[in-house]
Amino acid sequence: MAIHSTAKKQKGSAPEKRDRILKAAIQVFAKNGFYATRVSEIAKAAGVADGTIYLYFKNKDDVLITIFEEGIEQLLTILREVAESGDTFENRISRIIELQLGLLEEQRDLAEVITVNLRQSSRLLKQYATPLFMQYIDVIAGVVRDGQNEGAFRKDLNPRIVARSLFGALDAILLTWALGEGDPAALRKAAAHCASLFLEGLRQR
Amino acid sequence: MAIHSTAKKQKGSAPEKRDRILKAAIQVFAKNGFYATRVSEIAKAAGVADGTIYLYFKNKDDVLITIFEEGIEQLLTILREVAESGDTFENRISRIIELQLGLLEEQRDLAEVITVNLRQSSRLLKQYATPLFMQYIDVIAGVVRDGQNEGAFRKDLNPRIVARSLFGALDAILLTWALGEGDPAALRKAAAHCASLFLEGLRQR
DNA sequence: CCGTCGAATGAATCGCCATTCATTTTTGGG
DNA sequence: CCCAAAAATGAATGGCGATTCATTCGACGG
Repeated sequence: MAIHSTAKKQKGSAPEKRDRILKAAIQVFAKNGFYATRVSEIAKAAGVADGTIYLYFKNKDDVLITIFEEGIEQLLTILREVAESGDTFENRISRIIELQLGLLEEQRDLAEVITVNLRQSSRLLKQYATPLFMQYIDVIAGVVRDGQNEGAFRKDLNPRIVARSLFGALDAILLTWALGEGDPAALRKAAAHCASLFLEGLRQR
Repeated sequence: MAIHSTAKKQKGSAPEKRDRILKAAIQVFAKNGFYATRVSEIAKAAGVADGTIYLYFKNKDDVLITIFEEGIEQLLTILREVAESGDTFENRISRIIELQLGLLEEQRDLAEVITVNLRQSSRLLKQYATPLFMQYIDVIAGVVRDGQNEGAFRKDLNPRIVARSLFGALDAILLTWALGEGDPAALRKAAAHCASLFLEGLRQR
C-alpha cells in the first residue's frame, strides 16, 4: 500500500510513451485529417497497440484536445514575451509576425493540426478549443490596444478585429506556403509584406 | 422504345428537388459541419426521404463537392463583376469583403460552408477545391494590381500576398463569428474595420 | 528464481450511419 | 379510368472503426 520513494514502476504512466503517441498523432492528423485518421493508425505510427492509447487518453477526441492545449500553451509562452517586451509597438507586431511564421514553419504539422483540424471537429470540441484560441488572439489584441493608448496606432479600430485579421492573414500565408514548394526566402518576403501592410494600416496619422 | 418529343416525365430529374437538397445541405453543413451531418438530417431539412438524395447525388461526398463547384462558381461570377466594375478601387475592395463575408443577400451560409469546409476535407475534396480557390485569390490580386497600376495603391506590395492576407483575415473573422452568437451587426462592424485596416495599409501616399 | 501487480496488447464487440433496394406513390399518355 | 414506368420512400443491411477487456508481458522485491 505504502508508496515507496523508489516507485515500483512508473506509477502514473510513462511520459515518454505519452509523448510518442502525441507526436505520432500530430503527424497523422496533419497528413490525413482528424476524421480520416483511425485510432489504429495513430497506434501504428507511435509503435504501440491500439488499446494502449486508451491508457493515456480518454478517447480520440481527447487526443486532439490535448494536442491543441499543449500546442497553444507553447505558442502563448513565446508570444507573451514579445508582447511584454519594451520594444516599440511596431517592432512588437513585426516580431509577432516573424515569430508566428517562424515557429510554425518549424512545426508545420502542429500548425496544420491547430488551424485546420479544429475546424472539422464537432461543435462540442470547438466549444472547448475556442477559449484557448481566444487567449492567443487576446495577447495580440493587447499589443494593439497598448499601441493605441500610447498613440502609436489609430484608435478607431477594434483591437480584437485587428488581431483576428492578422492571425487569419498569417494563417493563409502559411497555408499557401506549406502547400507550395516551401521556399524559406518566399516565406520571409511574404512576412515582410504582410507586416508592412498591417503597420501602415494601423499607423496613427 | 422511341423517345417522344414530349418526354413522359422529366427525363433527367426534377431540378427543383435537386436544388432543395443542395440548399438544405448548405444550411446543415454550415451549422454542423460536414462530418457531423448525417444524410438523414439533410433529407429531413430538404423534406425528402433519405434514399431520394441518392437519386440526385452519388453519395454524401458528392453533395459537398457539388456545393463547392457550383458555389464557388457563383461567388466567382459575382466577384468578377465587382472586379471589372468601374467603381473606385477602394470600393471594389470593400465590396469584395462584403461578398466574402456573406453580407450580400442569400450567400451567407454558402460563404460559411465554403470557407469553413474548404480545408477540412479529404485529399479528394482538396483536389477539387484548391484550383478553384486559386482562381478566387487571383481575382482579388487582379484588383490590387490594377489599383497599383492606376496609382491608387502603393506599389511595393506583392498583390498575391495582399490577396491571401485579405482572404485569410476575412476567413478568420467569419470563423470566429460563426462560433459565437452570430450577431449580423457585429459581422458588419468587423467588415468595416477590416476594410479600413486594409485600405489604409494599401493607400498610395 | 519466484510471485505479484501494473502496463501493454490486440482480437472481439458493438453502435452508428451511409447506402441499398423491395415496395409504394405519382405521373401522364391512351 | 387504366396501365406502365419513373420517382420516391424508408426500413433493412452491411461495413467500418472506436472502444473494451480477457489475456500476456515484464519489472522488481523478496
